[in-house]
Amino acid sequence: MAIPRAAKTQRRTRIQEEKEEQILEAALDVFSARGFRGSTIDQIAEVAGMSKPNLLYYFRTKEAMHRALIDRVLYTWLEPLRAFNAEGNPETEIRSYIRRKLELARDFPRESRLFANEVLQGAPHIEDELKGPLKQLVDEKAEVIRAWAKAGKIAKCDPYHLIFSIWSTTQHYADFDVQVRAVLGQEHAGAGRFEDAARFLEQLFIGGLMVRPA
Amino acid sequence: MAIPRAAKTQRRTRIQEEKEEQILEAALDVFSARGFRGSTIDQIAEVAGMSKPNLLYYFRTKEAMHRALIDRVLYTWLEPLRAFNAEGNPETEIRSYIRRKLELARDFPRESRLFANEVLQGAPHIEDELKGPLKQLVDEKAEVIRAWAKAGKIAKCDPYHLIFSIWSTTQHYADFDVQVRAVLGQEHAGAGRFEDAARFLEQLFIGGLMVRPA
DNA sequence: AGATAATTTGACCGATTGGTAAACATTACA
DNA sequence: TGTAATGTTTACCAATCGGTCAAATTATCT
Repeated sequence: MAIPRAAKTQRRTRIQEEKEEQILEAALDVFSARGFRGSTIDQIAEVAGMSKPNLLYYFRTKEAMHRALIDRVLYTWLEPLRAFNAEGNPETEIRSYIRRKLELARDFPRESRLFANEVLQGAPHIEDELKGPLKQLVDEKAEVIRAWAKAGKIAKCDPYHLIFSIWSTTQHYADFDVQVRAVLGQEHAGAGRFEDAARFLEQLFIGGLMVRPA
Repeated sequence: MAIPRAAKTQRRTRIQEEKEEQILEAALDVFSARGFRGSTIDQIAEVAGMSKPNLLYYFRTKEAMHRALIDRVLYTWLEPLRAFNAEGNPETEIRSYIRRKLELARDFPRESRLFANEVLQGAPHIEDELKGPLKQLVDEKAEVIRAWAKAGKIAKCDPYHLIFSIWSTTQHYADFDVQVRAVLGQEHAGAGRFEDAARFLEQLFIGGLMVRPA
């Protein structure tokens, strides 16, 4: 009897591990490029290089693949915000948060687009995560920023909208990549655009937030 | 003989005008919420309150509806950037550009999401518009900003990334609305969030870009 | 009113969708 | 090596997809 996903045997076999990896890799490709509803199991199967029923042996439904992907990616994606350190120097912390988010956009654009697609379409599958863990984490870090402002270490500002603006500006380079490339043109759309973006964003945020000596 | 879309009679009838409007309104609802591939003609028909063949009488294909929508919305969407005035005061111009973009995000979130969905999925239908008219307009305005920086009216910065950052921060409130609401929670997710965002963004950009008297 | 053109609809089409059943092949382990 | 568990495939299903067609209905104009 074939029992998928190690329901009977506690340990996952080597094949299970490999194939699930292979499937999620393909699913990330397809889901991030076409959104959940726009993606088909056949497409994922083709990218993964295996038959559709074989995919469905490891993940019983299309939803299950998506769910597994979201779960896996969510943790990684919030890592930079988690690393935001209350004890650290505000300027350094903000600077490196921007850097880290920009690096994620550069190195993991598919993951960024997976979330963007999801949120854009009303977050039907991740609403709980947004209102739960995400909100908690942001609340916590917003409090840190508020404390910095109160202590006069940075300018007074709304910490939530500050976080939103760092999210949006950095993820823009992953989510709207084609637009960025189209506007920059071939000359300036090379790999250097991330370095240019980093320079600009640091200038913007540091210049806009740091209290200047009178 | 029924000839759709006024191929024979030059003038469009009253019914044609009304029905096409009705269809595009429904199509905007559906396309913006689910993306092109994730939307179905049946869904649009249901929202529009008419039968599927009736829709296809006015727009021969799903692509035609999408195309018509994009064409109609593109002009409106670039209006704020077009209004960007080289002769004006830099601070005032940037401030009102942010305001205008934020108002669009507040008043026309579906239009914003329509584009976001399209660009996010590789802009398969609007690549030409991005590389043509959009790039030209941005190039033109970037030159204005560059001139301001050269004249010492604002801080030296990359004008393209400045425009990108205004786009991303403002459209974030339309495209990622569910996330913004989830994070802000019920208390702060009310109508006032756009005013809060405007205040923060103006502070950020003006503070980050204006040259401060030494 | 009557004729003609414009509009609307139900029935239908082939292709594709997510998913299943069962036979077949392979692996792991005694 | 034998056998039971695991993994893979072919053939298929009902539902839905984008789109067509011809017939029926409504609007327009003389």
